[in-house]
Amino acid sequence: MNKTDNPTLEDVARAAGVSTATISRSINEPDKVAQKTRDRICEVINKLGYTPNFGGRALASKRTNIVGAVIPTMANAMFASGLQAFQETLSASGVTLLVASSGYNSDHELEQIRTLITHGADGLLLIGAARPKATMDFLHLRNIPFVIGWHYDNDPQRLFAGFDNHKAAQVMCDAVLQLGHRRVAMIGGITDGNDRAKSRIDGVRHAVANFAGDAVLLDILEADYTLENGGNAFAKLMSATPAPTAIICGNDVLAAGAVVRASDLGLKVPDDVSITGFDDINLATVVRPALTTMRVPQTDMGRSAARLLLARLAENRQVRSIEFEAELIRRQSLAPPGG
Amino acid sequence: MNKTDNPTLEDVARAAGVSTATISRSINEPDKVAQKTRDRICEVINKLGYTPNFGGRALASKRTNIVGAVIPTMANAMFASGLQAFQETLSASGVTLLVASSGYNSDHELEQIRTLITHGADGLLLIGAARPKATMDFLHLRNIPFVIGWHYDNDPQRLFAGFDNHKAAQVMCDAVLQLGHRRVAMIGGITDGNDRAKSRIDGVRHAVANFAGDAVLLDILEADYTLENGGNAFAKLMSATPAPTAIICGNDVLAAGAVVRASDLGLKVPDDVSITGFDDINLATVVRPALTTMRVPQTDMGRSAARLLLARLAENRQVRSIEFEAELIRRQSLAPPGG
DNA sequence: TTGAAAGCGCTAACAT
DNA sequence: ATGTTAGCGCTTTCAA
Repeated sequence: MNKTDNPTLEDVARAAGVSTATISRSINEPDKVAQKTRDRICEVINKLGYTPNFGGRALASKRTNIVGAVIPTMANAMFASGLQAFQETLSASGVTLLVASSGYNSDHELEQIRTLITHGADGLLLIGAARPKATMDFLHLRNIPFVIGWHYDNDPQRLFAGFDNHKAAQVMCDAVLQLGHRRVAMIGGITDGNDRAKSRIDGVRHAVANFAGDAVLLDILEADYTLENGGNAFAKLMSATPAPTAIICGNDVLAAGAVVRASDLGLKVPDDVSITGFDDINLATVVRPALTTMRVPQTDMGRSAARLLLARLAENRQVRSIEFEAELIRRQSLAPPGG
Repeated sequence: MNKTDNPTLEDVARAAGVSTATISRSINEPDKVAQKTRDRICEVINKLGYTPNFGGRALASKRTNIVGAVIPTMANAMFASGLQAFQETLSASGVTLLVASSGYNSDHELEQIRTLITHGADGLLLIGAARPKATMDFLHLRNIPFVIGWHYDNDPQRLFAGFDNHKAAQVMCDAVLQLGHRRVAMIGGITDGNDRAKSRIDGVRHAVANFAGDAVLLDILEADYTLENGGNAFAKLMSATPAPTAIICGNDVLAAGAVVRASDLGLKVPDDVSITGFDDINLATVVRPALTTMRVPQTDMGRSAARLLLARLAENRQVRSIEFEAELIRRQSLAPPGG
């Protein structure tokens, strides 16, 4: 598994007729080296195809310029584009991204965190705030700098780059109730190990409970984020008596699955039943009727998470959490009940 | 940016009353250490919260157990799910994934390759076979083990885990022609720096040119993979005289955009015009009519790419490229011309 | 089965 | 502006 022997700093130093320190400087602090020397060194470096050895550098400088991210899965468009922005922002600062996925499982998450730290991550991006004590203890014991994305709350001890899922879900549910819906149901993500999914459900619960009227939340189903599951949950909800007039989904994939299934079942959306989504991914705009959904600033969150983490790693004491707002996007899948 | 000082091997050795070599062994080759000693060491390690320093380990052992991937973008569902599988497979072998994105730009790709190597990647996953000489030279000069994904050809010098884009596009185009279409147009991805997009276009060209009849490829437009671009290209193609009866898209996102735009323009798919996609992502099944498309085994490619790379890094000489087959998935967006 | 000790390649403090 | 040099924490012979 070894690479063939690559040139070392010393090889370059010898070939350029200077000391290793000068080479090191010309790479890391170029302005501290005379132009002429630098040019010569640069030439030699190219000729030899030299690149610094990672281990040596990490050992001597006590940093790797690698940060890690543990996300539920890259296969969910919502995380993929945020992660893309996170990576691009890091890259602009010469920092590289190590990724691992938890599959929404918190034991697995701890394992992955350990792995990333073992592999040299200087800091981490984690998704959501809820995690077992063992995980928090490890993070704390090892004094690991980390940012929490896709979630926001007021805890000043933590660094967040996210939005309030509870509030966003409440906004959506309020919009549904305002239109006159009184029998509402929900298809949410699996709440176990996923505090964002749980917050969205709680937000809907809260909105219905606090509504100045007689609205009722008929049922809440949890499902993994697939079109198929969304469709199945939809069918189940609609087979109840009385059926809901609006179904709030915790995710666009579930909602798109529901819309497609509605059509298969001969139900008209939004005439027979309204359906709402969450996240505003591509799927939401392509399905017919297009989904009324909460737009989540994925790219902004990814970028901000990177900035926060970089600042934190630079020991900038001014670093503070950033709260984003999810935005209600009205499209055709939501309308007043009864057509 | 430094971490607080963590315990070192020497701390553990002192506390356990043995030498550093024994600690090292008990971590890396446990069977070479006596059971009793090992137990004591393990206890001390836990008490101290020791984890090996990454730099020291990398320096001494000349390996990092990190591999890198440079993909065009994680925001494209096609790469996201493949990358997810790649990462999961690596993870099962204790290897961690460093990711970088090229944005379909080959200069940027070289830069990212350098970055990943600088950050300790033992090997790489790259997408597609075509790259500038400078990139190939670097890869070769540094003797970097790498696998090429999402592409396959017969070059025995290289390691591929992919499929033949040319052939797949040809299969799709043949299917279109078989149904009786004679005026065909294409919306492909930007070919500059993207050999897969180019191969798909060439495959269509080839199919039309070799068709035993009078089929004509009216026009080929290139567009970035967005719904909007797909829609715009569609509108442009349909405004020509004569208009195509079938439009082959190099990607499901473009095709979905085209289908949606068709509906906006009052055109019926497939009655007025057939549209086909490529990749078979979620979007293809949700849009109405659903897309006839080529299913690409993204997850399998990701997993295989990981296995190939791991085998290559283990200096297994038996490693050979794997060719996958794309599969034609017939749905409603393609039908004989003229309704 | 265990220990001693020689590096691995680099950075950074200090000296010039 | 450049050189000298002492580690950084670990793995790995070689010896015991």
